[in-house]
Amino acid sequence: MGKSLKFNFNPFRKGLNQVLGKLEEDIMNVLWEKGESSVKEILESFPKERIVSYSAVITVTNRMTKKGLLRKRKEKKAFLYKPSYNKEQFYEIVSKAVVEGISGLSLRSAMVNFVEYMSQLNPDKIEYFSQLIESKKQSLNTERTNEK
Amino acid sequence: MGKSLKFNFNPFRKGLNQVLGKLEEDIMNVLWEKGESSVKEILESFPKERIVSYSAVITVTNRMTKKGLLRKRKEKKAFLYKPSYNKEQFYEIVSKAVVEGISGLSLRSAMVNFVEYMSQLNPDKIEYFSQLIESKKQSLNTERTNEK
DNA sequence: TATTATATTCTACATAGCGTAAAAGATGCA
DNA sequence: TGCATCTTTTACGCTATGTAGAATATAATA
Repeated sequence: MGKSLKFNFNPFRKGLNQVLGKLEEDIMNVLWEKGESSVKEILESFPKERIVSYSAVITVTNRMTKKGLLRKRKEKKAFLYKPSYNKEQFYEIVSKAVVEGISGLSLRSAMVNFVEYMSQLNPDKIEYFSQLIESKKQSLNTERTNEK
Repeated sequence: MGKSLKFNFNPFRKGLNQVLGKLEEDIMNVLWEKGESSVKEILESFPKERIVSYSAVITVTNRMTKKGLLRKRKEKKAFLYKPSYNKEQFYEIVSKAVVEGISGLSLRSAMVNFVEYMSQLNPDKIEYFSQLIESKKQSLNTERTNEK
C-alpha cells in the first residue's frame, strides 16, 4: 500500500506552496510539465535566476520520494523522477484532506465561510455551487427511494 | 493593529491540534474553560497524568503571547494569561483562513469535496446548507436590485 | 531588613520539516 | 584505466514546538 501522503497546509502561502516547500514546488512543477526527468533536467528547466546546487535538488527529490510524492527509477547512470500523482489528482488529494479536516473542526463555520467566500469572489459561483448541491440532494433522494 | 495570527493547518490531526501544538492546545483549553489564569493555575488544571514543568508552560504561554494567541498582564507577583479570542472566534478565524486558502487552490475541488463530505456525514446537513445558499443568493439579489 | 517562597527570564537541548551544499563514494563510458 | 557524471552521506541553517535547568527577580513575611 502507498503510505497515504501526509502534509501540512499553510493557508497564508500561495498555490502549491501552501502544501510544499518552495523548492519542492518548483520541482513538482517541472515534473508535471516536462514529465519524468533527471535531476540534471530539472536543474536545466529552472530559470537562470534560480540558483541551486545539484545536490540540493537531489536531496529534495529523494525526500519527496520518501514522502510518496515522487517515484524514482534508474535509467543508465542516473535516476529519473516522476510525480506519483498528476496535478489534478494531487490537488484533489489536498483538497479532500483539507476540506474534511476543516469541516471536522467546525462544519458550521466551514459552511458559512464557503458561502461567504464564494459570494464575495463572484456571485455566479454561488449559482454553480447551488446547482451542485441540488443535484446532490437529488441523487441522495433517489438512493433513499431505491432502498429496500 | 494586532498582527493577524498566522498558523499552519494539519488536516491529519484532531481538533485544535490541527492548528496548535499539543501543549498549546492543552493550555488554550484550560484558559477557555477557567478564564484568565496564572501558570500555576494552568498547571493545576492539568490532569495528574499530564506531567510538565512550570518553565515549560511559561515558555509556551509566552510564545503564544508573542504569536497573538494570548494576552498577559501582571497581577501582583505573577502574570495572568487569557486568550485573545474566545473559542468561537478562534474557530471562525481558522475556518475562514483555511476555507479561503483551499478555495484559492481550487474552488471547484473544494466545493465538490465539501458537498461530498456533508452528504456522507449526514444528508440533513445538506438541507441546512442549501438554505444557507439560497438566503445568500436572496440577499445578493436584493443588493443588486437596490443598487443605483 | 534579611530570609524565604514563588515567578520569570535566559539558555539550551531534542525533534521535525525544509533549504542548501560540500565531500566522498559509486558508476559507466571512452 | 581514468575521467566525467551521478548518488550518498553528512552537516549546517532556519522555524516551530516540547521540554526543563539555572540564574535572576520579586513579593511577602518573619
